[in-house]
Amino acid sequence: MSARERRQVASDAGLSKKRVVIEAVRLADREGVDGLSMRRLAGALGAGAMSLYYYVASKEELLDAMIDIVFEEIELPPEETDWQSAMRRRAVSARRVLACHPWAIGLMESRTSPGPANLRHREAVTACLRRAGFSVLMATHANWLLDSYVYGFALQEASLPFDTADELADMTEGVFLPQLPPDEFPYLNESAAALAAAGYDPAEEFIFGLDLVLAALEPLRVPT
Amino acid sequence: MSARERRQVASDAGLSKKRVVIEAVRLADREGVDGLSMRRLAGALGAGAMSLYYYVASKEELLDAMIDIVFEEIELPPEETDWQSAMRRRAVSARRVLACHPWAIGLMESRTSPGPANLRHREAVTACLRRAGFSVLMATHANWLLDSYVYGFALQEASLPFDTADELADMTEGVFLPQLPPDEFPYLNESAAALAAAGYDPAEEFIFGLDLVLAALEPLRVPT
DNA sequence: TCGTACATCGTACGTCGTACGCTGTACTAC
DNA sequence: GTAGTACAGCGTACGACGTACGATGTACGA
Repeated sequence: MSARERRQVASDAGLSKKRVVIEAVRLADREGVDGLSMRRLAGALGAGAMSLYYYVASKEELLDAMIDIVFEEIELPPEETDWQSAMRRRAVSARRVLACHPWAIGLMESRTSPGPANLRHREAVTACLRRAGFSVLMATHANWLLDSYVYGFALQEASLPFDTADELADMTEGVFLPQLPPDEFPYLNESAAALAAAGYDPAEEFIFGLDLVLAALEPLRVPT
Repeated sequence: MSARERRQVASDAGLSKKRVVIEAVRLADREGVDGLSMRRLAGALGAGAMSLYYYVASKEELLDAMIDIVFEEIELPPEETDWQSAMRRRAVSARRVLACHPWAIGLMESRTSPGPANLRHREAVTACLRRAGFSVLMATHANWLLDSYVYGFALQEASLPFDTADELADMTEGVFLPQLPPDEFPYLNESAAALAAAGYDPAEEFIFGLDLVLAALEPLRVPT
């Protein structure tokens, strides 16, 4: 086999850190983070388990890299619009991405050092806020508030046991309400009934709170 | 050994579901959720590993029960004050509790069925909002928004690599700034410098966003 | 006295992360 | 050519994990 052929094969089937991490994300999406083991990941890549350690120092590093891939998927706030539209766009994108990779939220708690994509993202968001007229301190406040809302919403959404409005209606009748004696939980019964009747879309719920927060932040900036 | 002695011993040293779960929480607080294994937990209780399975069907059930213990620790919104004070109190309590048990936040993503303490908590919060004049729909919105903020803040706080303002200053100088070339991350540099200079208290940061959210929710209720 | 339910445990199986060392190949220097 | 070096990958083995299974001893009602 010539060197050229070798290189060809390598770029088709050979491993690389990027390929390893991307396949890990796919595996976690399919099977959850508990289903992601080095052996299974290696299997999905057609390689031996220990081969992965040439590209990744440890499973911890792999998880860090996976989180950063997720951050790469999130849209940066566009520069050409007003700050509220820009923040809304990136927040909506973040929610969508986190909903596609529910394992990511649960992983963040334990990973303490942000990756490059994460840093780029924070820089872009901070830049957008500062250019919109927020002081350094207010931009920090806004950053915490917006990120808290986005992450917290994604966390709650990930722990919902249903994906569609129909499933919600089914589960409300079949699982929730029987667990909730009306005399002990009158208000939850009221809510469950109303939600099951009205249908429910997490994306709309997200927008409601998001716009409320954006509007509340508006008066805190110094108009440019 | 008489029956009375036996019972005595049992209530002193014997196991029970509650004791198992409480010790599990302590172990997770000390060593993190990765350090919590059935064998180590059994060791801490002076028992054999398999003995735990008499009280807990599986490790998953144990984790569910641990989460519910955490919810038990969170103060319910007091009934005798205005709704904003009540919500502020329970939110502050929730942040404090989640900061004491950082593993809890990361666990929530994977646990989909709420325990009894969780349900009681939700009921009390919803009751408070409904009594304050929020419609069923608005109470749902407010619930999502407040919980998202609290959980998201706790999640971010848990992934901070420092605990005190001094540590922040140290890490800013020693770790963050060297990672952030000023030409690529001008705004993050600006923020890091300002924060390191001003000191930083997560509890204050939390209150800022919380009060902003509460104020934004105020006009959405029908005054009582 | 005996049967049954309770509470506890030892052993064993399959899986996990990964330390260690071995392979074979490409490339460089002589 | 050829020896040396770096690269890329793998096989094996070790200790720890969750837990299925069955054995043990004890308390207590019949």
